Amino acid sequence: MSTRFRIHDSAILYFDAVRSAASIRGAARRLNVASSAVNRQILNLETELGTRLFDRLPGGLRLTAAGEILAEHVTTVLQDAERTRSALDALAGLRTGHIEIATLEGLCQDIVPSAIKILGLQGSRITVGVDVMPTADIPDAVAAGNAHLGLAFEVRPRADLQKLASVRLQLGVVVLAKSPMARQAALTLRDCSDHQLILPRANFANREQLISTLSESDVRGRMLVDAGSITLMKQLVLNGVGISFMTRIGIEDELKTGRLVHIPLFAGRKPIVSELGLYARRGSARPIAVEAFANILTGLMATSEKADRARRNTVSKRG
Amino acid sequence: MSTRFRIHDSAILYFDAVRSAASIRGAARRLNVASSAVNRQILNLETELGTRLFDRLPGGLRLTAAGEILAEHVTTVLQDAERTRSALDALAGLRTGHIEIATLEGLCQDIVPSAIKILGLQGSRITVGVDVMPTADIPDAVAAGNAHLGLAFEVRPRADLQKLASVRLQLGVVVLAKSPMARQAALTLRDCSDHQLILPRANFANREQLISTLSESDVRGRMLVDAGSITLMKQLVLNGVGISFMTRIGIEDELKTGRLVHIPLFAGRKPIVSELGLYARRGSARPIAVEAFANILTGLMATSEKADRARRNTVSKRG
DNA sequence: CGTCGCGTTGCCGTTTCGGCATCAGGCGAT
DNA sequence: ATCGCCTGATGCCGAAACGGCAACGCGACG
Repeated sequence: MSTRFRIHDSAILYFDAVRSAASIRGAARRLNVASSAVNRQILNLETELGTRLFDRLPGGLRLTAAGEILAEHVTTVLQDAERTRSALDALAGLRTGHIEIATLEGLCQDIVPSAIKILGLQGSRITVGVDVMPTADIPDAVAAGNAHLGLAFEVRPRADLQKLASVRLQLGVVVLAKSPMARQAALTLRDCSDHQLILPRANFANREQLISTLSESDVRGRMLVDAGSITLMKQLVLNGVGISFMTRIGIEDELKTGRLVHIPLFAGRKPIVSELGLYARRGSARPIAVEAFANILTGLMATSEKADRARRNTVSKRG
Repeated sequence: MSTRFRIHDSAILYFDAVRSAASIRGAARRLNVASSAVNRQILNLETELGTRLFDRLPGGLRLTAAGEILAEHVTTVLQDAERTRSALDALAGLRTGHIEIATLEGLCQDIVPSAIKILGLQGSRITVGVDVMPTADIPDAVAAGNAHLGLAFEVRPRADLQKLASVRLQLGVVVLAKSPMARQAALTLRDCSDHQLILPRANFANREQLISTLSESDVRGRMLVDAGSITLMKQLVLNGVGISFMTRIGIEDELKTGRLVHIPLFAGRKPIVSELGLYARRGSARPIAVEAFANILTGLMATSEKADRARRNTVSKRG
């Protein structure tokens, strides 16, 4: 997670690098030092603490139980060091820091870039890193300290994660504007029987929500594409290949220009909603830049939800 | 706060020592190193961070605003290091650690020693330090990291403190068992007009509670001793010098043996109660030994409150 | 005015650290 | 089995950092 200030002993920096690289030589490459130096620091740590911190297995290292304990400490220390660094810079009148966020591809369409734009990087020393990964990996990335923030759908509560904000967004059917279905105000899954389905892949959170209401037999034969990308799903719909299920996240532009239509999906009388949440590591205070970015994201999420609710209301009126 | 394991750079240890000693040479003496070594580390830190951390004023050093920020980080790191240390020891099957508690003299009569006894130090490597100080200093000691736990009356809520437990205890009049007042079930301050008063000194939290219900004119002329010690107050009552006001804390033995009587004090129909709270530094996780000790204290506090309530109930029945 | 304690700085021996070359061992392809 | 390649570990040596000693400048106090 970029450069930190050198208040702390190199041993804990090396330890952290070895942990995340799962390899001494790999960590040494990333740190631009000789592997022997890294190795020695790890060995010193182990003798000082009187415990093995890593299991040496062919092809790399893996944390022992004691290593896990130390890793948590080191992560806490380094994150707090980063926060302290930006606090000191803020005292000197500078806006500095680095924000690392783990999120989904679809959120890079509108919310995340808008937030970065609002943050106003020009003239500051703030840098932003965006890591796109599958839903399931996002909580781990945040908990391990590889990202300050995680933005994802349907994250299960975890003791080591803190939910900073969340909104509930409507799942719906996405069709071409010229499609006859586009005139409907609301749909159930049964209404889609004549169409080819483009479903999110298993590593998408919304997949499970759809499957739970849709029986497997319904899907079989009619599922055309098992898409691992929101962009892919969107493009397939745009090309008339089929219809898809998603929230309005990731297709904001196409909805605005009217090329696509998002029709709320119902299971009986209840709308199917998906929870978009913003998460951080529990317990550790966040650098001011990260806090500011989180606030911006929270605001944008609320705006999205408001737009979603408005949409749902007009639907109710019509239906 | 005793020895820590040397995972971390000596610079932050030196910084912490200088901060608490408010002096470089003083810190050097405590650390058993040359003052020049300490000085150099501080200067290095300042150049690395690009800010002055201490104001050099004749007679010692004082933290600057930047120094305060770094101090908070260092305190967090060192406390978490200590917790990690004990967690690693626990993993190795050892019970180790150090518990530093800041409290009042009166609580050393029964609750604190009972808790230490229950902790069962024999056979373990756990050590306990008890620091007795005025009520007002206890929150600061905990917030600054000089003590893990603080046990005191009527602590005002602070953002950097966390209340782990609290009980409300009855304030009352303490008289000799042979005194005619001893037969009363409840008293108001007016009932005490014929007696010489032994009041807690201004640095005791309960003083303010009494003064707020007692007008200054009531006190003047009848106050005999302005006592800065619970033991002193107790002994004065035992010697027939006057009557005193306090909770049942600190005179448990004398109440049990029947030499003294504690009569609940009322302001009108409302009993006057004082809140005894157990506090820790906000945000930082506590070492397991500290956590265990805090739990024991919490239990004892609850027991005290239960006894106090029972006493109050019997009073209500009689009155 | 001298003295005392303070933080600071130059000098120097010791310790620590990092880079290089090397060794021993596991894995996979040949 | 061999060979190549990767891994972590270990001597060796120059460089950098650290700590101890002595001395300096400065302000406070008597």
